[in-house]
Amino acid sequence: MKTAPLQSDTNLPDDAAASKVVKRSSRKSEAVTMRDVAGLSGFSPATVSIVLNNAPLARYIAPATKKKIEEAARKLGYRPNAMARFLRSKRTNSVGVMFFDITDPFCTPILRGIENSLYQGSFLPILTDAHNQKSRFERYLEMLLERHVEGLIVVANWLFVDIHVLADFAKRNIPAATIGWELPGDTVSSVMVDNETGGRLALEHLYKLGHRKIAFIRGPKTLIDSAPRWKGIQKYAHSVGYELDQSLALQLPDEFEPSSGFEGGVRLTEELLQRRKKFTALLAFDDLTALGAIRALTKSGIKVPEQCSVIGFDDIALSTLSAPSLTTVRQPMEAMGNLAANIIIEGINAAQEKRDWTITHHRVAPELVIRESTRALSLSSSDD
Amino acid sequence: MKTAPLQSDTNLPDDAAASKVVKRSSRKSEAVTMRDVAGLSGFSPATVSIVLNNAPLARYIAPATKKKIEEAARKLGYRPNAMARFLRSKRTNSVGVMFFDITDPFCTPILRGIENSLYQGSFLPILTDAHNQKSRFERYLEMLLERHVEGLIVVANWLFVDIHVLADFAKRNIPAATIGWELPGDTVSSVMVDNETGGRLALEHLYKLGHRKIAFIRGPKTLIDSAPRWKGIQKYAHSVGYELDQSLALQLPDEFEPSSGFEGGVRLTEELLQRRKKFTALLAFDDLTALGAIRALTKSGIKVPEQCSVIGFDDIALSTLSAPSLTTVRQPMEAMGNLAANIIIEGINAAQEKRDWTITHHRVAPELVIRESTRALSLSSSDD
DNA sequence: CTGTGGACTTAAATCGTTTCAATAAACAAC
DNA sequence: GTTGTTTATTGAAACGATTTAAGTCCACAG
Repeated sequence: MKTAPLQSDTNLPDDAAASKVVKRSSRKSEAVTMRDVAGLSGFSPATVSIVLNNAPLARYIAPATKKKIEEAARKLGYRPNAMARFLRSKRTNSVGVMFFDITDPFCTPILRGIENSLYQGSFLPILTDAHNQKSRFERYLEMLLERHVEGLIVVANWLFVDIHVLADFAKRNIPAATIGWELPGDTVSSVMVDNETGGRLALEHLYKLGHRKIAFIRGPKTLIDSAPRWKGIQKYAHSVGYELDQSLALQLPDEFEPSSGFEGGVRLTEELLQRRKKFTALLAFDDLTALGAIRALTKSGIKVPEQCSVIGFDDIALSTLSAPSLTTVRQPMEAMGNLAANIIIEGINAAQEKRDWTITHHRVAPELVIRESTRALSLSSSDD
Repeated sequence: MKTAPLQSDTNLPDDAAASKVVKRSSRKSEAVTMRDVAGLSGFSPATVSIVLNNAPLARYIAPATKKKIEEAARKLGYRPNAMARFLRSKRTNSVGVMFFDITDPFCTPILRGIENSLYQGSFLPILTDAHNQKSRFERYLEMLLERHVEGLIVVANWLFVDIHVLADFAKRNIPAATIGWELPGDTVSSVMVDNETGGRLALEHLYKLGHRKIAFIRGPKTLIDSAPRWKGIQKYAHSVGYELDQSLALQLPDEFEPSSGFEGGVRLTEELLQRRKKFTALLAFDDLTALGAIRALTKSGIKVPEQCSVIGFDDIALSTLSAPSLTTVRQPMEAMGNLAANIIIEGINAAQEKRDWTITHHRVAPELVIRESTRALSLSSSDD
């Protein structure tokens, strides 16, 4: 099999070069339907349906019949029409997956987790991305409802979620779950990392390395993760009698770009440095912020981790690859995706059997991942 | 609106803590159908359909009638049933999107591009991820066919594509396009970066910076991009009379993990260093490889870019964020996603109107992005 | 008074399944 | 020989829309 000859003669700007203009046409293959299978096999459509779906009634069908029907189906290359099927059975086998901004590196592993679990359950994800726009969010939900998705997963990594619209789903008995956000009320399940524990782990790590002059870049106020993380930090500080230096704690502004964390990290770290108040470690809100901080520190001639340790949060893919690689508090993102999908599938099954299902709020445990960006405070420079 | 009280008491391993066990139930809201709208408005379902879809016949409908019907629809919160509609009109307004491995950072911007263009055309993407497994690939295609997607986009960033299965789509008059790969024959459109130009740009950049001792890490043999990129490099070298040093050119092995590029970069760079043959610049197959190379160089005490320039390919999100940020040859990934989606939409429109459509093989132009990882060969150390 | 042509509306067929109720045959029991 | 039960199969009615061909009704020309 050799690749077709290509013309690569194109230096044209942007999307250049449409080559190989070949027409496609074929007015054949009128889809093969169940009736066709019935015709060829000599049985009725009803029987065919029962056999091919292995419905309860199939228990009575003679083995010989089954064989004939299956053979006919195979010979014709019969493929059931999912839409027609839905019309009677009310099952679409699809789940809406809504991202607020899929560009966020946080999302990729989550998506992988969702996809994988859905695949296991023979569901297909219909993917939507709100681009952080409310109008787009609502339009997409509308489309998903028209399509009768059997469940909905919302990955709300950023900012708003309108409970009002989501309630529509609950009202229609469509199970819904959010990842990275949580709705008040008991209509929508959620999956979140245990931010408070995460905050504790981060500070604990730095503290146990001997750091006592620690700077903080806190998350934006409107992000749901910010407060509990900070609370975890405070609690741990209190428990070991360490006093947080408020003058070393800055807070990221409320931005809409997920990638703005990096720039925010750069900027706030520069601001910290200008204050000329010494710190030997920096606890950043998330990995991007941490990378930004490292960038700023390095530019100012401060070596990480030799002169300043930096810890992040999330453990996005970049964290291993950056130099130095990033110590961070890991969110098990893929597992969170799995979990959300499984919650939904469970809900779908329940709804199908007209059972009630449970709305649960999950907290998954974060995990400290130690890499190169943190190190014990060298005794020489320690003081207090 | 205050957030619901949460229990964050969980240090349990892994996915701990299901809290808030609340039952959901409601045996109400039997979906409102078109007949209901007809009933309330006092017109027939046919008229309702014509009005709500603004069908050709709507031209004859009295304005007063339209108003009444629209009002009734609104009052009832009528939402058309996409499946039922399909059964007659044969339109699903959905497009299959298949990734070979969505974990690849290369994919995220492409997905964004696809999603955005599809949204513009009121199509929804059904997302699938083959995980590089042939069986999964085929199973998913099967599911997409059952669902009667109107088009298919395959992002084949890695390894195999089975033309046999894809031909099924063409045969059924479903337009298909691949991104990052190209199928022999004229059944499937494709979008690729112009690799040859890209290769040239990379070498040209290094060459013009004065580098003459250049190491290469070439792409895996089975990757379609590898050969043309190398060819572009060779051509440029030839055109300026520069002789490529084969002993400084290594090739990545055929791996299945997209992220293996990083480790490959590390390993091959170490191997290059062991050869003790001096080089002042390194041209890597892609960004991950380049980052791996930088890692290895740095570890060996060689500063990038001071002592060795490194250039990558792709311009994935990491490239801006890494330290030093990466000079690279940019693939306009989002634009490629847009382009593929638009090709598909165009094909769908053609198929709808029973016109033929054109199979095109697009080459989009790469773009040199200069960042920190390359710099002019300092005169002091230049020689030849 | 009849015929014609527009304006407006709808009855009914259709799409490809699933599923309920009915039928028919075979066999057993009395 | 009637009745009953199990086994094997099917006719026909949904499901919720779209679309074609056929009405009505009315005004106006011949």
